[in-house]
Amino acid sequence: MAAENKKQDKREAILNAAESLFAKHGYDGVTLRAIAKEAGVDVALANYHFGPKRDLFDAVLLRRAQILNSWRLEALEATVQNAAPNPPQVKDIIRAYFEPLLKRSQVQEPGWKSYYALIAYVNSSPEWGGTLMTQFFDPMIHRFLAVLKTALPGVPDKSMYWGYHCLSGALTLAFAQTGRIDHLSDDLCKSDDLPDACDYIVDFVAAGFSDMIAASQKETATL
Amino acid sequence: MAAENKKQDKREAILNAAESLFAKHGYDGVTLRAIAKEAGVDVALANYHFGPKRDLFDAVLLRRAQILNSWRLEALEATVQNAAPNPPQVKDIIRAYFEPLLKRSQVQEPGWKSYYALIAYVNSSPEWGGTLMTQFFDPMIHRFLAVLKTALPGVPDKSMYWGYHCLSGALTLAFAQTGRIDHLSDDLCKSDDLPDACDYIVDFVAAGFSDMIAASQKETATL
DNA sequence: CTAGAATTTCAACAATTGTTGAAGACGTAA
DNA sequence: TTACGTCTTCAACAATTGTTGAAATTCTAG
Repeated sequence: MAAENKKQDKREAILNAAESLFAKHGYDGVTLRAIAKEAGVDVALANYHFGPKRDLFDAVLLRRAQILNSWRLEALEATVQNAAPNPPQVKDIIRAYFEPLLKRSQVQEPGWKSYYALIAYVNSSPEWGGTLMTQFFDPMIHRFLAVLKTALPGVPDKSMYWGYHCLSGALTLAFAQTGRIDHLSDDLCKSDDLPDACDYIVDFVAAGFSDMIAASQKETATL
Repeated sequence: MAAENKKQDKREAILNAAESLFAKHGYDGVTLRAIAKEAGVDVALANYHFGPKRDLFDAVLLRRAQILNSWRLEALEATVQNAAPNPPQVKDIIRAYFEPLLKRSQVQEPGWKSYYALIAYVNSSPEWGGTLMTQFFDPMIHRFLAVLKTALPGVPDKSMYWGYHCLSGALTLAFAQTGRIDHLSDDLCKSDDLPDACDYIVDFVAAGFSDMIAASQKETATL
């Protein structure tokens, strides 16, 4: 059981350690020495593989962003195909955005859990949120919004964008698993029960989007 | 115009500088020297007034939390009185939660803007979110949820808590003003137009809560 | 003005930071 | 074996970190 280190999985051990620690304490709250210790390697090795600290941070983010994007686009296209030639239901589109986070036993994988918390950190940070999230996720999101618009004809773009912002805030906060809702609800709701959280959030968000149709119709009616 | 320092507003200058910098870069991303420089005082003064760094962070959070809580409770009770003896409308309750953030020309005050971004950072951080937010805001939130339940009879508590979690995520992300939605919407939506943001988020969140009634009725009907 | 308390600055501390260059260990192909 | 390129460690660097004790300044009573 000793000497299980294959060839150079130390590189990935560094990524995993960095992912976990950045998720917990943020970029500046983590030292390269802490990462190296968690990964069981020397401090200098992180710099050898990834360059400066900031580049390691980007590498951690990028690794799973690509996978997640492809999973979400897959689920979205399947939803579109499923409903064709009609536009899909709003709730099914929202589900296509949420369910890739849960499938393939991701919930059990601690790496993905850390990654979700990390995304929450990046998303709500004035330092990273504006640029990094855009860079990694916007093309996928635009495709998602385009499909959502077919299900919500006549809804102004501004409502759609703010609606997505609400979705994004609710989703990232829930997946950050801060333990907040556990305290607030006296353990009626559990931060780490992501499938359960998804059920509720999907309903909430779908209702928020669906209501835009009624609102936009009421608006045009008064003209 | 020189020598405008009154008595000991240096203490507040430190709080303001810390607030602004913590909001931008998080707890670990800010040094006491950066705070002191921004405040125009010596490094040691922060420690003299507030003790260790962590206590300064708490002091920054606490200063406006108390004010915000009282404003929100005021607005909530006014809403209740206004609708009595009937329960208020869902949207009016949500508005009572949002509008204190905008009133009294807070939008212009950079201090409050920084504070909102700081709350977003704390809220989504696994390190602070579970404990600090609970400590500062939970009593006010419980009163808010109690009133909301009168407007949404029969809705299960679990739905209510997850609904609040969605509200909280959407609100804090928007008020973090990361510039994210500006990029995503090609400047159709502006991060720093908080009143505009509130209009859209209030509608979205109110719809999410209101839909819970229909859902819970449909559920009991199938039994 | 004077004494004493509160505030502010100065200078320095031990510890930690990201990064680097040289040396060592490993794997592979001749 | 030898040689060579990749991976890993070691040791150390200059800079920065939070914190502190003593000195200097300012404020407030008497």
